[in-house]
Amino acid sequence: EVLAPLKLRKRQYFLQEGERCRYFGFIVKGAMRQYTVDEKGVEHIIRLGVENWWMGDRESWVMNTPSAYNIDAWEDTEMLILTRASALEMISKSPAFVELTRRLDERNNIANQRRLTSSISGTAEKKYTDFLDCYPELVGRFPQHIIASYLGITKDTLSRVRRNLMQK
Amino acid sequence: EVLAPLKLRKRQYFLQEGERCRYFGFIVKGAMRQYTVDEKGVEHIIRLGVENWWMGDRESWVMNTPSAYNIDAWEDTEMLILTRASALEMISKSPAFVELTRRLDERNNIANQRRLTSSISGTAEKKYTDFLDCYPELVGRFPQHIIASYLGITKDTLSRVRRNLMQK
DNA sequence: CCACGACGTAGACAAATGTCTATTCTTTTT
DNA sequence: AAAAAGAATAGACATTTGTCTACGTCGTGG
Repeated sequence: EVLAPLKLRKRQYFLQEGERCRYFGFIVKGAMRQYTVDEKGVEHIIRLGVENWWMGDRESWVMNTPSAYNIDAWEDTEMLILTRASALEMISKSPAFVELTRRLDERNNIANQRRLTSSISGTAEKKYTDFLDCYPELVGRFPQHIIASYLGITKDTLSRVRRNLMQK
Repeated sequence: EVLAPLKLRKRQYFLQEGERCRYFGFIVKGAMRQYTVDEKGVEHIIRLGVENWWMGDRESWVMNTPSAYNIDAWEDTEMLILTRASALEMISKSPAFVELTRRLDERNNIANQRRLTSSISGTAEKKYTDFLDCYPELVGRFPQHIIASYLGITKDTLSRVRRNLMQK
């Protein structure tokens, strides 16, 4: 009824740039990424997700505008998806649902704040060690060039950072 | 009752690192900044605010933990402040308040997402032009070294970027 | 009015990061 | 099993950005 199951295979899109984001999806099993592609064809990962995380483009979902992002599956993934209409209906009918989403938003805000702080404050090494502290569950699920992109550095720089960390 | 007025003079703290954030404040008039200070004593601006913006450390406020941030007034500022207790009371009593905060959180999330995307995707010049597009109301309210810090670059680099932009 | 501090700019140099190519090792596909 | 693609690393080199010092302007407080 409210949540519908959806299976995606590796590399399959959940959302493509230019589409409107009609669903928010909860990852039951699998791993996903959200990213933009610049003029040169380079992907910039802005979000990664694994089990128990929600994926979707909030801006497109809320404003009903074309999305600037792509979201696809990095592993075969099982989701539960929620439409905007269902969400608004739930919001109007269920105080518990409102409370739930409020907490999710709060957590999301806090996580974004932390990431932003790390992103503007430090060196590549700092960003990587912050990432290891903060998201150990993501390490190993994605290859290094994906994580590098998530951190806003190149895979070569990440490789150097790791080499330096080894020697300590 | 719910919102209490508070006046701050330039350089006066609204929140200091280590304190718990007991209030969220709405800026009626003035300009403020939120920042960390690293081991070397360098300030890293993570948020700026002017009229009609809310200021506070969400993580400390929600979790009731010591804050990692400082918030102070950059101009003489008038605020309306809200305690966590009042907010929770309002949340339990007023659906309209819940709806209001939900929308604020949504917008906040969207803004953070955009800033993050800009922060990891581009050069110093791109970050600055994105900033000009996105927050024209902040330009002129803060000196360049503050804006540079907000963008995660040095004042020298920002000065170079501006010089290059002039010549086009 | 003067002195001082804050601010912006500039240039020289250093350090960090990006770019590119090559190599090796997996993993996947056929 | 062979071939192809993906992933990680390395080194050489280019570019960007940071660091430091100096200088000029401006506004503010004494």
